[in-house]
Amino acid sequence: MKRRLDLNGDAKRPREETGSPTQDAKKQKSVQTKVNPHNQKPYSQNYYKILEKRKLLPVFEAEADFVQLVKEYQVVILVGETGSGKTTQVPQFLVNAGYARKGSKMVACTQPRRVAAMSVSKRVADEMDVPWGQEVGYSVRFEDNTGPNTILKYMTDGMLLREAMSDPKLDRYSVIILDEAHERTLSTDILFGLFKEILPKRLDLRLVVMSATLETEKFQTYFDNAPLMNIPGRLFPVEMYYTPEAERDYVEAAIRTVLQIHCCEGPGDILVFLTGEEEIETAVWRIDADAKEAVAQGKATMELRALPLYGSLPPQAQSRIFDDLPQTPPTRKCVVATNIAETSITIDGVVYVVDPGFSKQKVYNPRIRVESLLVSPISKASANQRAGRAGRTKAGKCFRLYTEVSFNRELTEQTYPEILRSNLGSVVLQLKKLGIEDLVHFDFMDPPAPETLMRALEQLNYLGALSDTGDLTEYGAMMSEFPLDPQLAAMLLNSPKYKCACEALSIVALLSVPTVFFRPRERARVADECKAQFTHANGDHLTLLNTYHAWKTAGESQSWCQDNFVNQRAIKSSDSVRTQLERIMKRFNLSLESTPFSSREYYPNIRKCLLSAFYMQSAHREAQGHYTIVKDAQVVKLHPSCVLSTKPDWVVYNEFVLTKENYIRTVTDVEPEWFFLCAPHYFDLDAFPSGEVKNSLQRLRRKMIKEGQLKEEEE
DNA sequence: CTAGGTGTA
Repeated sequence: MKRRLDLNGDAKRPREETGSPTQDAKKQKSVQTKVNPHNQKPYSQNYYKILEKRKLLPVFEAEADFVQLVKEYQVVILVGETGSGKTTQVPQFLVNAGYARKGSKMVACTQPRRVAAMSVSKRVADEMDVPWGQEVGYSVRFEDNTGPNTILKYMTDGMLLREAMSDPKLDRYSVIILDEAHERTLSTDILFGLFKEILPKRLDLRLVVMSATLETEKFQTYFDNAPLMNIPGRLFPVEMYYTPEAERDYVEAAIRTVLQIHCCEGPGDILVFLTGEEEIETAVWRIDADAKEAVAQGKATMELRALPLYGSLPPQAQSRIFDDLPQTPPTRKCVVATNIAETSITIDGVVYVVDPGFSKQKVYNPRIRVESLLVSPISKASANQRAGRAGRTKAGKCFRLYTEVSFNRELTEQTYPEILRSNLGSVVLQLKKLGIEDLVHFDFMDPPAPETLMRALEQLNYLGALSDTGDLTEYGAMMSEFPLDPQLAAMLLNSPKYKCACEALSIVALLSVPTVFFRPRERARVADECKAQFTHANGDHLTLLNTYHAWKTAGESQSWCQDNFVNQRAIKSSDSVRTQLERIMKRFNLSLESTPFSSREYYPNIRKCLLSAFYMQSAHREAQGHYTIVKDAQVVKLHPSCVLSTKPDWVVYNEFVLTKENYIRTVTDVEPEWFFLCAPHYFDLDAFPSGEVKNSLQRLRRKMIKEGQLKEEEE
């Protein structure tokens, strides 16, 4: 039987009824003496001010019951909707209960996003009346704000996973809280499986899984019928509206709905969910135009200002959504956003939500080994999360641009977990490093398709990270230390051999951030002309390298970025990545010595090194002028952003982009001879499908043998 | 003729 503890009904019951008399006496006493047990200082005024607000949180009353559950059970599941206060309060319950002590084990709470880890830890430090970074801190990539006194640590789930690689039993923690578990990020899912392995070996360790939604049965079953505690959320009511019939064009319908709200509904801002940058920019433009017309025709009494919001928008433009709009004339705000407004960015003051029911979602096709983004219907959980955005400050309304029947019957309960939609190359590498030998029997909450696992194992075996028996090689163990995709890590590890480690570091860092080339639609031509200054005849990778060097030469100047249409945020962040990767390379004593720039081999060495890791992603130009992927025969085109004007016969590419067409993006010209020299095991031509690629490689191979560049092998 | 948003000692 599953144990459930439901606080929905009696969340407001007075404290006296729950705690024992002695406990209450102790509490009373500590309040009277007014001393902070963490630093023996008297509590500040601010502490009491915040305390009053904390007492109003629905979760506040649950402390004693929750702590009791954690005492009794190794795993506890806690469900609390938005506004319950679980993220800030639950970790403090555990600290108060003595689960964390200075110089001993800590309480950790993971978050999927770094901003959340940072901001929540600040809030909790204030609540506990201690300096941020002392007793309470955070740890995210590039930033560790913790110290020897830290007893409560907020961190990203990815960071905890990294820690597990060197601390396989997570010995420094007494309790770990996995927050936002319903989001099912790749890292959370791996951690789930990892805890299944660790918990029996660490009977003193406690795990608290916190989630905002319904899939509680699944969580309970997975964690051996762990007890479940329910905390009510605290949102204002949101009235739901559905369309009577399905809409054919959801963008049109969304724009129309915004105008209807604007003309017919009372004051309050509007939030519209669309799927991507282009869609959003078009909609913003249309909404502004249509609203002007409505005002001119006297249909609307207020002005309307539409504002875009998506991740690739510069921070300054993003923050415009928080600006107050003029009171005269009275103006209503309409934010048109991607999924970023579903979880990452909260906009208070939103009263109306328009939800067409779609988002772009990653899908992985193991057959052609390609990840792509597809506009897909959202899940019920996601739809409810969107609706909740209307009820944060007062009662609101949500307009769903689909029928109630399709909400009930067609939407899935939960978004498909990311682990089922991803290339698992780096996941498998991480799991192997974590000591999981048998991946097939690893206890995933949702096991990935066997074909996806096979593809990952095959890829890692080709790269030399796994032996033929599937064991992690020494090279693979080194690869796993880099926070990178396997090919990128391989490129770094191979770079000393090609005497281009510095250049490889720069290129790899630039490939792990969003593109540094800024290209606003209205100034696309100027932007392209600026990019042309950095163009290298051999392709995009070296063009990236040129851009990076130009930025460094210009003293990393902000105005230089503006003048040259370079995304400053992206290039700066690539520089932090580069520093981190360089540190790891130095730790492995890898030579950072470079080929002199004056040498004729400078650029060829970099291209060879690139090929030594990306040979599985190479393409050949066919007689008709299009490219086909080597060993795969998939027809592809060079992406329009590609700088190669000469259409070389052989290229290596960074990614396969599947949109209206099949594109390969970030492409570099390579010499076919290098295939046999850099990746002989992969270019075993007997394993190739017959066709133009095989024929021309066979001719080349014979020529190379004749000229003594290649040794003849047995037939 | 140009892919969302998260994230990693």
